[in-house]
Amino acid sequence: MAERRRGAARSESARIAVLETTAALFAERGYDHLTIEGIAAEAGVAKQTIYRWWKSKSELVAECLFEGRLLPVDLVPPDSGDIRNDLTTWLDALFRFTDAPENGGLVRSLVIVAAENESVGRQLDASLGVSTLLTTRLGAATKAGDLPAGTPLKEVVDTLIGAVLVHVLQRTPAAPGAAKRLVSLLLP
Amino acid sequence: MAERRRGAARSESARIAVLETTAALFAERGYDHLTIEGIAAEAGVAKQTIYRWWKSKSELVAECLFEGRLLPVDLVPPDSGDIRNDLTTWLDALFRFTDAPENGGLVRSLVIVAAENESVGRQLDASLGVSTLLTTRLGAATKAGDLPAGTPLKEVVDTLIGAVLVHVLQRTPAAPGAAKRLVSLLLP
Amino acid sequence: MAERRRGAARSESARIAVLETTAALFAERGYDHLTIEGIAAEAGVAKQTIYRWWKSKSELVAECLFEGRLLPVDLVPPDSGDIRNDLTTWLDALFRFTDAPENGGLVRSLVIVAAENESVGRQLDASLGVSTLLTTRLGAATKAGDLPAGTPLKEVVDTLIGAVLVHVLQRTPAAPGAAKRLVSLLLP
Amino acid sequence: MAERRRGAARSESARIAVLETTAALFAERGYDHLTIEGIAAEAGVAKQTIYRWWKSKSELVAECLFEGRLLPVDLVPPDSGDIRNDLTTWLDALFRFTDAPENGGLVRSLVIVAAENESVGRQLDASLGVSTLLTTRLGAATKAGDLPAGTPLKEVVDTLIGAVLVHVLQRTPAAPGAAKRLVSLLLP
DNA sequence: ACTTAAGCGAGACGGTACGTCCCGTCTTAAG
DNA sequence: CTTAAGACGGGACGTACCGTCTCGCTTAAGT
Repeated sequence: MAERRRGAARSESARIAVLETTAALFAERGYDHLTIEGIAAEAGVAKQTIYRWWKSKSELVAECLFEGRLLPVDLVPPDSGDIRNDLTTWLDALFRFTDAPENGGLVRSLVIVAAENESVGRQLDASLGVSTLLTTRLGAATKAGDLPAGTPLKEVVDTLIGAVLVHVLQRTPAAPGAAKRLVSLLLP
Repeated sequence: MAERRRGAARSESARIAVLETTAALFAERGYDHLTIEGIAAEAGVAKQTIYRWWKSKSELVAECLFEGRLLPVDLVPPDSGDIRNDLTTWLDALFRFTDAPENGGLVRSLVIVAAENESVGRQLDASLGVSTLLTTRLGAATKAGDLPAGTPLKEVVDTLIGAVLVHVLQRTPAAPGAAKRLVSLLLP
Repeated sequence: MAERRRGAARSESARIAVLETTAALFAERGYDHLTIEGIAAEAGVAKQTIYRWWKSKSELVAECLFEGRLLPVDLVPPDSGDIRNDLTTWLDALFRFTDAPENGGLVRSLVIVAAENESVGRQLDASLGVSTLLTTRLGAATKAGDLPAGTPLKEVVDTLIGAVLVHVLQRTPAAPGAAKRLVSLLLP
Repeated sequence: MAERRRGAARSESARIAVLETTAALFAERGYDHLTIEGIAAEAGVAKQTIYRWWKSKSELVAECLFEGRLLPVDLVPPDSGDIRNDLTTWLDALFRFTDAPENGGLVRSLVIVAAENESVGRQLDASLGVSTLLTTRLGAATKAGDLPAGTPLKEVVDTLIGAVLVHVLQRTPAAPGAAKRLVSLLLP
């Protein structure tokens, strides 16, 4: 059994307050106007409490992201049995989310975090909800004959995410039908 | 004739010194360790001279980028006559450039700038050298029958750029043959 | 005849504009919030025009002072024949002027100028209107027997000025009758 | 009992370092070449530490003055029993101090501070060492018959201080015997 | 129960950089 | 040769946060 060291245990309420405040301020002001000092003040927490448990601002945001506190939408791809349809639906939802003006800044901030924080970068796909899809559905679809053997699904998904990011960075709304067109091309 | 307003003209030497220093420090230390104060000191220029002509750090970097001072490689796609080959060559060069460890950070910094600065975001493709390709070769290739009419080449190129960005953010080197495979899929 | 050197003559209108603006801003904002740049802008004059003709801010203010543009009151002592009465009247006017809240700051600013600028310091008494009194009336009064021979009138006047300065610096209004009392003591 | 608020206590060593440095730089360079930045650097202290505890440069100097760090001489008037003698001695010391060329600038700087900072102005007399004299010796001397009842000693002292200030501002050394002459006149 | 170690809110501290103001000098075009 | 305009290198301003530290208090395990 794990030896609990002496002293007061970590305060869960402080942890929650910090993460909630971080998520709120991130959405409100963007990553680069986020300050540890501001979070501490707003969360009613001492700065030291933040520094004790998180190494950096980006790690703090990463934890928010991985706990699903940053992206308000449900980005898990559906499972209709038809993987092309599912991907299209998911990609389309992603396009529509990022094209909403109030979300563009949030996603761009997220891109900054991914660029600054390695673990956020590495888990970009998980953050956008396609991990299960990759690990569980690929085999099934291949076995069912939906996809030819050797389909680089990971590569396909990354490319779709890339398309979304480019639209976000270019501040250009996705063309109608773009989701379907892209999926059709990548999974012929 | 243009009326030159009175007073001393803008110092071109100061402008050059600032841009060169910015590019050097950007490559050396990354965007977020870049400071106006540091640039001014290193360039032998007063801070006010920077603030007089550039609104923000990102605008400064943007100007460097658009003047070709940031990306050392020659990213202009070749013109062999075969647009698929040309795209593959260009994309492969891009992959190889970003996969080099000393360049990954630079490109991630560039992504941050694109996220912070609208004009950099909007001109992502130009920055990566594919503007001409889009504006001049698309028509020619279509006329020659290389591409079916209605090929959304802009969309294709954006998707390729997106694939590069995702690899950069995920810190994953591109798989061998990825460039060729992607181009083949997107321009069947 | 004086050799006029070639080229444009000094612009009298610029000189006037500068001095008027200086006096206005000095009274309005105090000496330490006075800036050459602000004067130039407000006077519609180039900074260089100021620097060409005045060595420093304090010299500029000095010129205002010596031209009587700073102190709005008429501080010249009267000449009733009775030197004690005249001094009392003058000192009383000085006390009343400096005790007015809107003038206190102005006089304190003037003290600062006197402390910074040697020529203003040296001509403190002239600025406060007692030069003639010292140079012309002393002899007359002595001859008339109003003052005993050897009366150190310069010393007396300086002491009176000193009393005023101390009240100004202490932000204490002068006691009623202080002028008369002081003059009586110093010129028994 | 005094409620000590939480958080680290104010650092006394930082406070001392700041005041000592301020006094040193003030004496060395004068009030207007004194900069917060320079003090902070020289004292090995962060600028914010200064701004946290002092509102302005003049307040900083004021604290130095009230702690006796600015004026190196012992300006306390003696107590020989004869108040006229004591005043003369004190005034003479003051004249001699201010007439020394290395001290003139210091005292003129002090005048500037008195003009800028209300509390320094109000406590001019205390700063120059005559507070006790006023509060304790006046009554005693009056009782002993040394001074006629109703002697406005405060006014007398202010006038003496004023005489000193005028000499300082005029850059004129005091005439020999001036101290004795003035005291004799003011306290006949 | 007492000690001891850790967590916590608060906040002072040495620093770095910010963006602004103003300095005094220099450059340009007009008169 | 003066002037208005204004760019320039420089220095200081006062502010915002950084990440570390110290304080007095609370909490909980070990003795």
